[in-house]
Amino acid sequence: MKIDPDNKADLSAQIAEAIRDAIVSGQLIVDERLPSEAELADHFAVSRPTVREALKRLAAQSLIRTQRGAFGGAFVNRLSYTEAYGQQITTATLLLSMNAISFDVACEARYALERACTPLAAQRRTPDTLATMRAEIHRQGQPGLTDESFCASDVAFHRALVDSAGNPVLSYQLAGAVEAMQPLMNMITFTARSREAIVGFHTRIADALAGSEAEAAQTALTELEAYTLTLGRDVMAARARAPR
Amino acid sequence: MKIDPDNKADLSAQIAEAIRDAIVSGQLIVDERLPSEAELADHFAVSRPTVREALKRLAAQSLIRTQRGAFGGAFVNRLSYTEAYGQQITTATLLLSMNAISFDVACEARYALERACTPLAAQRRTPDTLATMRAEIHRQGQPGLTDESFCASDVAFHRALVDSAGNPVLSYQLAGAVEAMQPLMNMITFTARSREAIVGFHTRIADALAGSEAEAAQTALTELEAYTLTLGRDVMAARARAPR
DNA sequence: TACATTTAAATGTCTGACAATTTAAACGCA
DNA sequence: TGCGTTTAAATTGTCAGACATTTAAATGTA
Repeated sequence: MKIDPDNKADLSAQIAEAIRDAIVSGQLIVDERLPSEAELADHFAVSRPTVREALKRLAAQSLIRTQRGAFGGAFVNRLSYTEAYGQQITTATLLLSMNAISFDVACEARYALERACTPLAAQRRTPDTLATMRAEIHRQGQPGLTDESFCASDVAFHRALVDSAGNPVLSYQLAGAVEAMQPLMNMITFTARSREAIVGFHTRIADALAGSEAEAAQTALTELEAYTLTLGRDVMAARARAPR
Repeated sequence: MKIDPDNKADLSAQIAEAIRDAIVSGQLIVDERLPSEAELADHFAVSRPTVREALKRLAAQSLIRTQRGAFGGAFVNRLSYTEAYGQQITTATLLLSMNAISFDVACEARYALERACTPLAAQRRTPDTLATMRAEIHRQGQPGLTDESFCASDVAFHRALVDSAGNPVLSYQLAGAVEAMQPLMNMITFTARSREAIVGFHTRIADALAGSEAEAAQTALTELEAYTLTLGRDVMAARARAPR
């Protein structure tokens, strides 16, 4: 672990990178303890606050965890799916909200990814994931549900669909795509009629998966995509006519 | 922006979260300048080093950027695709390397996601992406290529395939999946025979996309997946027989 | 006006100190 | 001896204050 003395960048950034490299390359393995802050400061010939800034950078990426007290210190963290989900969702949400992604593009990406899951989901769906989907469908039919709650339930339904594929890597990759769409979806006002239509699509998808009919599920998803797209376009058009 | 005085967690973590919330919720908008470190320290009633640790956490997630000098400071960063790619890849790579993901599961996820792109790629592939794919295929045929270079070229080919879909959100989501597979792929020794087979599949995929034949591309991808899987299994089996 | 200089504001870094937390070892007692 | 309690040491968390460095605006000068 070395840093370049000629580099003009922040020392804390350089040190963070050096340690990150050591972790990624396997020089530091999971649960291994890093040297103490004082030792790191000596090693890199910087002050302790600088080392601490570097460690906080790594902690923000869940690369390390710290523990106080004797025999405490910084330890290489095993990145869990849960932590990875979280980062994935934060990043994806910000990317979408900050880059004026069109509803169409985001929608297309989301449904393309979900369609990738359906063949696997049709094979492997469990009573558990099917029950989750049914429960969310039921909730979506409740009158008096706010648009936000309806969208949240929509996300839960689609996550259950993704999880049905029984591939944690796939679930992880898609968590961001599905979840990050929620703010965009939240902008849509769901009339009773459109909710009914969406519930219809969801029911078709759940039925198809229950019957292991991948084709039918895929078709229903594609139609749902088309429907969502028209809903989104109507909203955008209305907004263009009457900007708040 | 407030922090809970009863919270026992690190102050720097709490402050980072408060600022992150302000960004995500839109209270702080892109390119807006945050208060200076001294002002933030006053506001949260903590010392400047603590504020700095919080800011470094946010910088590690590309949420802010800092500039020195008069009229410098911390600014809300517009998360670019490039930065998002980078984080996505780091996270996905670590997740795979630290969690003993089986080759089969990772492979399945990767090809499922790529298949999601093929219909769009068949419609929208440009001369540019096709040329990239052809160039990588050519490179893969070169004798004397190391296994690592072969894998790197493989990744480049698949990224071109993904980019062909012409949907940046999709490209972003898949960058992690494809790139993160590389370390796993690097463990495979590619014989001349297996390279030839892979180049064959790649050629079929490129040809199919050039002819806008989505079905054919999808079939070739599926066969490539099956072939990759057998290669991976052979390697794992050999390793199980003779652990180093 | 154009260019050099000064100045002020901000981040980057250092030093030294103390607080809080945690564990292991030392200690005392039955 | 064995067990509970206390103590000590190590480590991170936080603070205060100082100085260095960078940057751009303000100022002065030809």
